[in-house]
Amino acid sequence: MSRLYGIGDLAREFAVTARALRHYEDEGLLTPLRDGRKRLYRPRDRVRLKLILRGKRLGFSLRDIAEIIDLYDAPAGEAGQLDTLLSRIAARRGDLESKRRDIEAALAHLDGVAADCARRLAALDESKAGDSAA
Amino acid sequence: MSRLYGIGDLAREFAVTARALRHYEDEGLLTPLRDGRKRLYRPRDRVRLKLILRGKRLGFSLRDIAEIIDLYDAPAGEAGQLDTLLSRIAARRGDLESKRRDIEAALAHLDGVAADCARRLAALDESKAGDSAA
DNA sequence: GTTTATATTTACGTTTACGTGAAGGTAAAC
DNA sequence: GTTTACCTTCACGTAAACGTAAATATAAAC
Repeated sequence: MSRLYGIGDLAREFAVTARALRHYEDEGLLTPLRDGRKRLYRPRDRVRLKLILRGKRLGFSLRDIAEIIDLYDAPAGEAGQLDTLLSRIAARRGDLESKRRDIEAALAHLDGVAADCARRLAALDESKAGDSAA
Repeated sequence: MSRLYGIGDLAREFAVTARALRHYEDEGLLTPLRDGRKRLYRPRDRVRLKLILRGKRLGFSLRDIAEIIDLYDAPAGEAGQLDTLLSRIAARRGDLESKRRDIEAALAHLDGVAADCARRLAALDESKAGDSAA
């Protein structure tokens, strides 16, 4: 079940170019297997790609994304390492929640504008109805 | 009450460079008044700057941001224009909600990792407690 | 055995969003 | 009257994230 993907497979599936995938590899975000020179992506790589693209949509730099998804492949370490891992996770959580607040604010703002817009549209319909009635 | 700000004032307040503010102006995102050659930013410009920076934090390009914040200074137009304005707002809302879903997913994922991490830490403490008790 | 499709490395090019001087104007402070 | 502090307009430089083209390999398809 644990299939391997060619670079073209992943590129098609996620609508990115092969060049982009190679770039993510250059930057240390992906480490596919090799069959000779050909890259073979495991399900793990596919998951990481998903996370990369999600990070991008949220405006994180590739460097940031690397730090974030490296948290997911935790080192299975000892107490001290788990502590620092937890605090790094907390820091990233902070980043994300800050972004979430920004989004909530933007949505609220937009809703306000939409409501105002709808009100004005209703007012126009009103006056038109009045015109025809008069 | 409706004060005017120098470029340095806004730059300090929002921790950006004057160059960035001039750049946003070049791109049509800000249109401060002028006292001779000097730029004078109104409260309106200050608000737009806030929106610009929020957009940036969310990973929008300056072009995207321009489209978004221009929705806020609606043209006070007639019915047809209000209709298209409403649909453009809806489109932008879609973008934002998509981003929100991404954030929720990222937060959930991160929480899962943190929980797992905490569990392993607890397991370590357990075994240590067992050692000292034995 | 030669298309056709897919892959590779290398390397320069491009876009976005500013950074970083250079060269100079204005205005209050001393 | 000249420091000091801001401001201005060019204009070239830069980092990130790839795009794009060139030259080459490999492998299945006909």
